[in-house]
Amino acid sequence: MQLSKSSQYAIRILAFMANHQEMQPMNANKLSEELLIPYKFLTKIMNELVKADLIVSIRGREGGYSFAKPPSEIIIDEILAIFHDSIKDEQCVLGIGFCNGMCKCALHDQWMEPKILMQKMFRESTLEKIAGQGCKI
Amino acid sequence: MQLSKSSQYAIRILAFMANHQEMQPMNANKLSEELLIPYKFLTKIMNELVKADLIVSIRGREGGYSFAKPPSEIIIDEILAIFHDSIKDEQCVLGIGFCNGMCKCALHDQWMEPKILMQKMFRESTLEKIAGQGCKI
DNA sequence: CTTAATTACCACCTTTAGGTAGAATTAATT
DNA sequence: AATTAATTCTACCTAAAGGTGGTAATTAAG
Ligand code: SF4
Ligand code: SF4
Repeated sequence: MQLSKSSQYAIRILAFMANHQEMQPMNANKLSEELLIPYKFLTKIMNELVKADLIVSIRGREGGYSFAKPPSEIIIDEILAIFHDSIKDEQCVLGIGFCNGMCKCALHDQWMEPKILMQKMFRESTLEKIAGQGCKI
Repeated sequence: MQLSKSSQYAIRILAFMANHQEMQPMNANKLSEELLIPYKFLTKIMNELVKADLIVSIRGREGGYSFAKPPSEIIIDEILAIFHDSIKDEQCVLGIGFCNGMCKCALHDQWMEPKILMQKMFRESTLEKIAGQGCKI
């Protein structure tokens, strides 16, 4: 019942970068040390963010990563989607999906509420908002 | 962002059994066929439920599984705990846990609400309530 | 031109979740 | 006592998540 490490790390990385835009491009070593994320795993994740066009990378000396678009335009759910982690509408707490509307289990209605709140949280939060509070996470 | 298969299956199995208490003891073959859960995996799960004292098993011919206590006394969270799936108070959407209260990320407050709803759902639903609606899940 | 600093790529390793196989054990029926 | 229908136990297999290693490619600085 939690996000994958890749998603968690990606959000933290991007939030940190958003909080330190003056340091762009920011290199993998710095990110790895600051956020205590294994270097090799981090570069793998960064590479996926580059392929997904959230980040642009500059190779070679003085290189690193910068945003491909302003953090205010990056939605958390966009990040989760890259790692196949966003919450589908039909996602059910028992792994079944759409039961017949006439015949729902007692968890159905109770599950809707938190599910919608989480979807809302992921779909309506931008990186800028998250980063805003300025704390290293 | 979902329960493990073991937890999902366990809830469905127990709910089905609660809906058919007149058929106790109920054997693994029946459960496997009705709920479309792989037989061998199901027996493994049942065995864990037995060890956790939710279910008692009767071996040999005419054997099967029955409740060790009435479904009205079995809490969903109890089931999740067996499979290390219940939601801890300190569980954080970014996998960090308790950040300093002074310095929380912008997801913190948004996460609290769905988390508490899910904890409530799992901690306050009994099997009897879930089973009540009588639909096979 | 050389070197150092950087990301990209490919292949692998480790752990965990999910699932399977088969023999051992148990108890009612015949 | 043998048969049969059931659970239990031990061990294994497979796929996915999480993580690591080595090297090629790229670029700025000296
Ligand atoms: S009724 Fe229950 S099992 Fe069916 S989709 Fe809703 S939550 Fe899932
Ligand atoms: S502040 Fe953010 S990172 Fe820290 S515990 Fe709360 S949700 Fe997790």
